[in-house]
Amino acid sequence: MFTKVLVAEDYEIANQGIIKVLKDTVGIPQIEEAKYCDDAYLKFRKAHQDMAPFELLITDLSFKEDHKVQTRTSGIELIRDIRNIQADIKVIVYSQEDRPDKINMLFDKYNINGYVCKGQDAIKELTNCIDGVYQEKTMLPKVLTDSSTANQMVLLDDLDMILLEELAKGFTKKEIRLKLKEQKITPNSESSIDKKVSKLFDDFKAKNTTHLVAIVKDLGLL
Amino acid sequence: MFTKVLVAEDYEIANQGIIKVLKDTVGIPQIEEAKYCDDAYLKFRKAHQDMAPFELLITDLSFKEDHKVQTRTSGIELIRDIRNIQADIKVIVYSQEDRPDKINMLFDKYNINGYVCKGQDAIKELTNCIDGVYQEKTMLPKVLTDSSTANQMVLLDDLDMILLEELAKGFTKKEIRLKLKEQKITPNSESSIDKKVSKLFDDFKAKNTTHLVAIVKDLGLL
DNA sequence: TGTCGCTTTACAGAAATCTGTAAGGATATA
DNA sequence: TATATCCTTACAGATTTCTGTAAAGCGACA
Repeated sequence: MFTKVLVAEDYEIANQGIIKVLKDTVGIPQIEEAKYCDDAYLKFRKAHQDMAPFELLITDLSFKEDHKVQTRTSGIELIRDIRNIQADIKVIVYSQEDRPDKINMLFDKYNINGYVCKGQDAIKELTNCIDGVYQEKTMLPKVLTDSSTANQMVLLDDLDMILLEELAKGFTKKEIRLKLKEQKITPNSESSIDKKVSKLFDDFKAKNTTHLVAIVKDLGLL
Repeated sequence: MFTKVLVAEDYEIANQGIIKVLKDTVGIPQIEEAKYCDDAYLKFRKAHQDMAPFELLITDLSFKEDHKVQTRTSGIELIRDIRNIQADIKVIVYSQEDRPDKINMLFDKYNINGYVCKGQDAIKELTNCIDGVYQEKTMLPKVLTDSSTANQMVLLDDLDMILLEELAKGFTKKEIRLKLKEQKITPNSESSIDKKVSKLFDDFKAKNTTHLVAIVKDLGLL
């Protein structure tokens, strides 16, 4: 089993709870905690320099901001920076977030090894997840393995995301067309943009642009 | 100090943490917990029938749904139902939510006695809040007392909210006008609706309807 | 070379949005 | 009663959205 683990979680009460589980249930001897991303990063770097690196990072995604100025404010940035030092570190994200698309993104873009939703069975799921990751498995949370929710997803390419973002920012299609042209992104005719957006209307069953943006915001894609 | 408290929180690890704080730091002798709103309600009703009522409810807002079918799925419904039995019960909401408008709504519409944001100083804030509520005070969280964020709020009336909701659902202003007329809500001319929405554009610095809905969704007002 | 299929683009028209101005109605005050 | 103010409504015009059709561009392949 893992012998040295770092827990990054700003929510004090949960923080203590996780450590208790790691210590008592999983039986990990060396556990360190951090309430800020920057703290976590520094602890990690020091351990790595001292040739006693952590084997696993368990991190939340959102860290509330307070008086302390932080260079890193989200778990994603923490993962990115830590992977730059030690590419093969195992990472488990442990968050409130339960929207499939967001979680998928973490596996796709950041190659995390496991994900656990905060919730009723958090203790069991967390210990399962740690076991699996230790055996080199990729541990998806229930929301992704559950076929009833996993299949009805809409696949969006980069341009789709750009269009949704720009529309949500209130730009007209003419303005978006010019932006795309400046950035040499094709297709960039107003007609193609219309077509793309119309397809999004179909995909998300939206009546118009406003409705589309509202739906996509609710799904957490924006 | 309170002698009998009910904690409703589905997130297992936090649940245990809160109870530990109540027991060790605050020193409350009788603490019961519930992971489901329905459970909480039943425990509460039984205690009330047995003439040994709870004096304080500490509850989360969002409860993840799972296989169990629940009649109540959010803390708000729980508060409403419990207040119907025992109107003077003290209620502290303890949630992730940190958007001023949402929290304000809880104080205005549901007369909660205190609010604590899950976060770094949760333990201290929670004990403070319990002390204050015991002294019959209304305990606002930092996000509401902090003048830097409290003042720049936009006040929305019922019609504003209706318009925002309908626009987010993709209805045209003509359709909205007809709906308002059916429900005998005035003003309901397309011109007045235009004016109202234009004012919202100004208030939220939105370029158009789509932008407006995106902003309002981000603020958590919809 | 030709043609099939796909994507991109051009264009056009009906509908909706957004922004003005101006008129009508209600209320309060002198 | 007269006047001022505020809210509601009507209307108009420029712009944008949305939905079609049709043409042009391009790679695959016989």
